[in-house]
Amino acid sequence: MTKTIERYNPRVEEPRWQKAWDDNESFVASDKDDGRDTYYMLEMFPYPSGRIHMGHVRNYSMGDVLARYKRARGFNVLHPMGWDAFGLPAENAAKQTGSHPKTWTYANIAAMRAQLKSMGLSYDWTREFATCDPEYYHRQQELFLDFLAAGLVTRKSAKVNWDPVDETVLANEQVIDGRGWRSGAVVEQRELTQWFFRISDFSEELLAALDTLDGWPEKVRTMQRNWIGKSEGLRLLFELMPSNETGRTSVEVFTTRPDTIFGASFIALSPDHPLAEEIGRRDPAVQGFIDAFHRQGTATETLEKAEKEGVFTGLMVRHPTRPSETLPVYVANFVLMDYGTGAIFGCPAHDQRDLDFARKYGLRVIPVVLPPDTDPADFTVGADAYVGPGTIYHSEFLDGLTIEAAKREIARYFGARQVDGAVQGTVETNYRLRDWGISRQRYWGCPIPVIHCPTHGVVPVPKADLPVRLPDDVTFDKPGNPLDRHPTWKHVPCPICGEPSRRETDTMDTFVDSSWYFARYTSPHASEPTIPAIANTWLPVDHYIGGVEHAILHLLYSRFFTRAMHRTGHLGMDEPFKGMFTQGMVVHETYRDTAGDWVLPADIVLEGMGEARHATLASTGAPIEIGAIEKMSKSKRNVVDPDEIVRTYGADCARWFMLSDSPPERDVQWTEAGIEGASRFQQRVWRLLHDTLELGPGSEDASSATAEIESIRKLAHRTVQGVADSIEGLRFNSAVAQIYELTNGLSRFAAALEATPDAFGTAVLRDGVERLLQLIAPMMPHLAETCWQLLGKSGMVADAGWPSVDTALLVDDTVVMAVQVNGKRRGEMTVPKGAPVPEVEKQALSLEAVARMLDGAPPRKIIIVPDRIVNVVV
RNA sequence: GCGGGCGUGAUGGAAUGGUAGACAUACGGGACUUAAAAUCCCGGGGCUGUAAGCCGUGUGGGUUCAAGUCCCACCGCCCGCACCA
Repeated sequence: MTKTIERYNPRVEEPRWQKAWDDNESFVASDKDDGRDTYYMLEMFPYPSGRIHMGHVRNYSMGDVLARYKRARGFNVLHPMGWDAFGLPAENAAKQTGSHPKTWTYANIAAMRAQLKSMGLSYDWTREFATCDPEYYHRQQELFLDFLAAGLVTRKSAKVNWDPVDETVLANEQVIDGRGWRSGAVVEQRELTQWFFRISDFSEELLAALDTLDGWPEKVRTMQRNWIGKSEGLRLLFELMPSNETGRTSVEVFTTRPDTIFGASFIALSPDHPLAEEIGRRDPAVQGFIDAFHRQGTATETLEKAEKEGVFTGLMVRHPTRPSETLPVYVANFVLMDYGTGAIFGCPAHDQRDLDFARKYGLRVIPVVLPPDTDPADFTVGADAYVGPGTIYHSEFLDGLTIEAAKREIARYFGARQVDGAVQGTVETNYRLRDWGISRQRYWGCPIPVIHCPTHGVVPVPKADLPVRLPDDVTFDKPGNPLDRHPTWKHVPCPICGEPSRRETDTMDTFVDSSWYFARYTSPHASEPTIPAIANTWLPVDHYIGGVEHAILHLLYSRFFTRAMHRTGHLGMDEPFKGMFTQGMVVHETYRDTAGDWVLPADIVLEGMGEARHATLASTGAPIEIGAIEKMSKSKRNVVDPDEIVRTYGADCARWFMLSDSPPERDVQWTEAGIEGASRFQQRVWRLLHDTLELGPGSEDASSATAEIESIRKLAHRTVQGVADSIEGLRFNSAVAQIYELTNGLSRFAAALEATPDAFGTAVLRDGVERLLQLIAPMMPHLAETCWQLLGKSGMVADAGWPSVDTALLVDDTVVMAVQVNGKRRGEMTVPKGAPVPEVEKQALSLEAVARMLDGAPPRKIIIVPDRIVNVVV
């Protein structure tokens, strides 16, 4: 076709349709039961850092495809968006630029909202909120009080990382080589009284329910399983020999290998163990060891590589199964205080750490597990501990038992004995999962709604007095918590007695905010946290999409919160997310100039290919070194600004490219060629539409139908089916490929009709294009709307539903069967579908290639998979 | 160390145990054009001049009429957790 048409202009069309959807309230979810099934589509809400990045574009494009698709399939879809708006960056900005965290945050939200709107995402914006809205944190405070009343919250003393310069608690991630990440001060371990959510009460439940979450990636479930870290073992008392000055008579250890008790050769305490601290006070050598341990502190790097070291305490314990023997008690650097009891018994022969320790301090190594089919005389433990299966030996009454049987036997044995008037051994399940400490000494977070009264202790703020609002008049010029040094805010009367009291000045961890926002979306403006009747119709979220970096904490906290809200009557289910998906990152090449500084992709020019590929700085022509492909990050400057892409190519192209190139769980590399390809496709659809319009409406009279016309009809119907299957399976790249095939087919067909007009063919083309637009609509919604309108369809494609599929067109009456000889393809043949086996066999044997391979001999065997393949075995 | 995942053309990737390389990108050739862009058509895993054929999904074995796909062993890469007793 030689006529020229104007190019499709996304800059004009996209804002037009965004306004139309808005005016039409196309994506406002209905809380009324209108007979449609509900579908809750959610993407992880962003932190309002100021700009959206390509990772957001990818995440939200995927979510939008599903939301629009499900809506087309007749679901009542809830697809909300909001802002995870509390957090430290706002306070840092306040310190650096003097702008108030609130001003900074809301300005960022406004900017990012405009960016998201320019992408044409099908959000129900009427449900938008920010977690820093008093309306939101009011309800969060209500939840806190309900949790408190239900015994789900506790206040206890805990060791925390304390930055003495900034006067704040630091998360483990913020301590680098034992120093505060911002102040550089040596971090102290401080014992502080903190608020905790009792998530560890739910350890078993949270673990067990993972098995029911079959809509989650196995990887995420595994990560959560490991994080919860269940292990079953024995809590065991060792009797301290009387000659000690501590006044204690026993030491308690936890072990998962009680079957190796006869191999025990020492006891080791954590440096943080109360008994170790007690001995340290009298014994300078022990205290020196503990101090040295603390100086190494939290730097994970050094912890990993640290040699097993310890110091003898002078104490001895009685061997629990060999009463005439004693074992030395050490303080050792590899024993953790916050797991088990903070003390272990060492069995060097069957634990590598214990073995390393024993070799260093000359302790006994007594093998008690004999590997299968091994002669006891041949078995020795050298540099490697034996941790495999085997038979117990050197163990008196356990001899000959398997490990599992020995565990049961020894548990029974210790269960019947006493030390200190207590049962010596108790079967116990231990979890790594610790309670969730939520106290933060920060301003920009949700205030914890309690008051400390000298008489009544901790008093909850009465619900009528909520919300406890953050004061606006705060300063950030000094270190520490602005709430704490505010002149008046914390001075309040006790709600019970009216005496002068102190308001809690800690705020909640921002993970609390994101642990229930998905529930709040169901009634975002209700005067209670949720309206259970409504929340229960929407939840659990049908599909949740976000980054794998939240696979543990955010998802685990949300699962806990859902259970806690269930117990306190705010929700009617235990699991928040039925389907869950973690998308891959957006990566890009990195570029550096001759000085080694990172350079933005937008500032360079790329030329050549392969070996000859090189880059220069656009402004000066200076050479640029092309570096590794890495996750887009500000620090490496390998970022592409979504705004720039939307301005240049339009939102549809950005969305299309993000969906088309890689499977969604894998990383996708942003390339100029890729976005160009999307843009080319967009114009191709546009031209196809105009070619179709040019040909006119055609005729429904099928009497002139040809095989070619039929094959186009089939292609269209099959693609509808295939794209639906692909979208349901989140194989967006595969859906895109099928749409390409349909577009190619229709374009060629349009060209053929131009050359040889055919009225029925024209009608089939038009029908195919109509279907194509509906398939494209979830991905390139603006383009689809414009074309839909030009095609003369009434209403919007967003409301048009999903195209029907004539299942009769999905099956062929003939099939092409591959013919193999000895499993190698030698030819193919066309047979009627469902052709009888003898027919197929005869035809296959008559193929020239087959006859040649047979060379006159009869085939040994012929395998026929009907309508699929023939394999002749010679 | 433990756990999870991945390895397919020049590149991203496709393939319910049944024709490996769909689709796209890059590239080469052609058409159109004064020319370029855009667009359209053709080509393409390797070896062999062509054809027939042989080889080919990280490596080596195995199961099967048939293996990218299942099993075993190994190599490499990525991610997560990590002194959890």
